[in-house]
Amino acid sequence: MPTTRFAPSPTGYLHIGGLRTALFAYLFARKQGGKIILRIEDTDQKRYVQGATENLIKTLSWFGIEFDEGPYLEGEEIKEKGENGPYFQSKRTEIYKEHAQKLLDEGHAYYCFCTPERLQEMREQQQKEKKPPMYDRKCCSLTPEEVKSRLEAGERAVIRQKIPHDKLIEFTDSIRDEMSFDPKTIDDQVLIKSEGFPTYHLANVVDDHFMGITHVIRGEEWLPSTPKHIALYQAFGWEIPQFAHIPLLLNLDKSKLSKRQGDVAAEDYINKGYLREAILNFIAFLGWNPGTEEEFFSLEQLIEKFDLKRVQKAGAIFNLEKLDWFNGHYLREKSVAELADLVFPLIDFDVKKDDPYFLKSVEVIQTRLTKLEEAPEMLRFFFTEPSYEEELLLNPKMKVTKETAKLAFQKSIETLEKISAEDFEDEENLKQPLLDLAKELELKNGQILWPLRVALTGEKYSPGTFEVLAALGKEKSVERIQSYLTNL
RNA sequence: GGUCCCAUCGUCUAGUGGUUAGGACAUCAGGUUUUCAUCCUGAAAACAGGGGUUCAAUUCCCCUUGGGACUACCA
Repeated sequence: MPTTRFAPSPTGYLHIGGLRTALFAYLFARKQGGKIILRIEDTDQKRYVQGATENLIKTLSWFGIEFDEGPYLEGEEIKEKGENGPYFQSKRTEIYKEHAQKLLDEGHAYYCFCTPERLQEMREQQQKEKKPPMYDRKCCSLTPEEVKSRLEAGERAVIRQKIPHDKLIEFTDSIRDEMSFDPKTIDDQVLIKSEGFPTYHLANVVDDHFMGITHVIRGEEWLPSTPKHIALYQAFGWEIPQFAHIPLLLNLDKSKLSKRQGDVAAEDYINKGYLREAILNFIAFLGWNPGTEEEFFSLEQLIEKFDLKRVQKAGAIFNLEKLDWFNGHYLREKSVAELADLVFPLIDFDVKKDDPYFLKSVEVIQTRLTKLEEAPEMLRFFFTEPSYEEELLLNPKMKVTKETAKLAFQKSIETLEKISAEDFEDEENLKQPLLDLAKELELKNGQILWPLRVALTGEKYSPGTFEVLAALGKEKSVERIQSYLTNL
């Protein structure tokens, strides 16, 4: 069965690029009828962040990315499911040590006693000589006796992989096809750190093997270390999984997407009020497309259409403009009730969730929303009285002067008063009377409608006069116009 | 510096040995009887350069250029 995995390290939040990798792996697994495993790569205790794993799980599941095996949340408690656990690398140190020993025994690895200082110096020297910085294999030639005695003396040591230099390392990447590397350019990677923890390279290969991973779908940044992993599989005599290195997400300047140049945490986008369907659709299309001109895809539809063969080779700039557009689209697809549910938690003024007036106000702003976070500001005028602003009111472009405004206010109050409160709720009943009024007064529509809109909303930009009138209702509308009139 | 990867409108991309090089976002213009937005219509906008191969290259090959990743006892 095709089995893949998402293996983040718990550094605090879910990187948006990580989310896309997870999505692609998930889509692949579901499409193939295979499995996807969540594994936590927490072998670097220096980078341990409290609550990061919980956060990772929550965020992934918010997006609807579900795992067949691995850690999950039951209430606030982290549990694990599946037969190939544990799924935290920190709980698997014995397995790694055991396998490192195997490598040692079979001559595929060696102890290294070099100090960080020596390593540093060596690299600096190599840089100076314009040589590639690589471990010089000093400790590779130590005799077993020497190793034994230094170990027994308690000297700090790491275990290094011994890359066989005699044959080319080749593999076929699902996205990039044939890849080959000259082994002499590949560094003898540290496998076990001096404190006994494995590095990514060892843990990753060992886990992928024992967890039955058939397809490794990961970011392109791993491409250069893949030959090290291949060498490890070969040293163990294990079957090599299929690799698929997906292109990077880029900053505007084409560098790897980073914190410095904007938000990189998936949570940031959730908090800004991007919808899950918009984020998913957007990131799926960064580096992949179905080959048709359709552009809106639900998670289900993505699963149906996804194919690694159609994943792009080049990196994709993470361009928010398109995300905004997707988000606007999905926002407009929501029912008013759904949208109200999403907006309600963000409201900082006094509103009742099921108040018809609130629902109405949400309906009015729906086509104007691109992100949920904008909703409270857009909604505010419905719930707080606008203040008088002469500068906004007297719009030269609309040919609104004090005189026309005064006239517009007086006469429209009269006109509106004639409409029943019930009829008032349908904007269709409002249009004709006000338009007729304009004609009667020999004013342009804008000379009536602009001042009214300003009096009603107090905003430079807002929904249309009729919409607002109907939404506010007769009483509030007339009251607001009246109050503006008294200011003139 | 070394290894590796990549290269179609500003951006995300489709595409083929012979196409008016298609779509979407963004931009601009117009329309939808007030602003903003939605919606509709239209415009502008790309095959990095140089060599080959070929009757024919955007497409295949090579080089150059440009960009990027990696180069830790991080992942």
